[in-house]
Amino acid sequence: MKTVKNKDLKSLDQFVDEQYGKKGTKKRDIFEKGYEEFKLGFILQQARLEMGMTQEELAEKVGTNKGYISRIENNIKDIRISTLQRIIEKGFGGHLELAIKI
Amino acid sequence: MKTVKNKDLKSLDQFVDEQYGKKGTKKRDIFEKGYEEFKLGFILQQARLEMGMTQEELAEKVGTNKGYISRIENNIKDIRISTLQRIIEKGFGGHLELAIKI
DNA sequence: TTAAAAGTTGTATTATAAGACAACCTTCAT
DNA sequence: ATGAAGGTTGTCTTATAATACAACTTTTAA
Repeated sequence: MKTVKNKDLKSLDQFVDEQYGKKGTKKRDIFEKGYEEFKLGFILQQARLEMGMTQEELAEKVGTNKGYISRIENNIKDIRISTLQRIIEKGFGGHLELAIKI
Repeated sequence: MKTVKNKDLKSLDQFVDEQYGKKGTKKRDIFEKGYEEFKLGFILQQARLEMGMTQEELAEKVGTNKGYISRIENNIKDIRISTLQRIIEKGFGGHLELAIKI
């Protein structure tokens, strides 16, 4: 069992600060922009659009309303993992997959 | 833009029911057992043990208490994605990665 | 250019995660 | 067998996600 020392560990934020500079610098801004596509809201929106669904149709499948979907796609809300699971399973069927399970 | 019909979509639960039978049947039980290792709690616990951390040490890094960590590892709690992110970043440094970002 | 559809935002209510901490089990080394 | 370290569980408080719905803005098709 390999032991890792505390000092070896750094958060993603620390790492990004070191690699791309602090927020506000040009280099960091470029990174942040590219990073957008890893954001959950973006991923879900892309998947929805690829399937030609409206927010309302997705909401219907998932069992919620379009307002909530909109907020998620715009990264306005933190969500529970169970909610993400539900969105992916009910909303996207086999078209998206979540590798973890609560 | 490819269109997918509603009837083509099924939830993971539906899929598993069809493939392995309903809960309680032998075939399904075997599946459920194998499935354990995809559960978040299991994944986090494995990672923690591989790094030779105690729940208390992990809790310290993440900024919470060992009771909370215990519940997560035992899949007793649903958690927010931001919380998962924090656990992975602060608790595991570069040793685990989360592909999505809130 | 305008009407309908799609998407966003404000706000109130309810459900539940997060956080804290103590008491209690379990494991393991001596 | 016993004490200490590690892990689990009960329970309370606080923060916030989920839900709902209406009003509003933006986009799109005719």
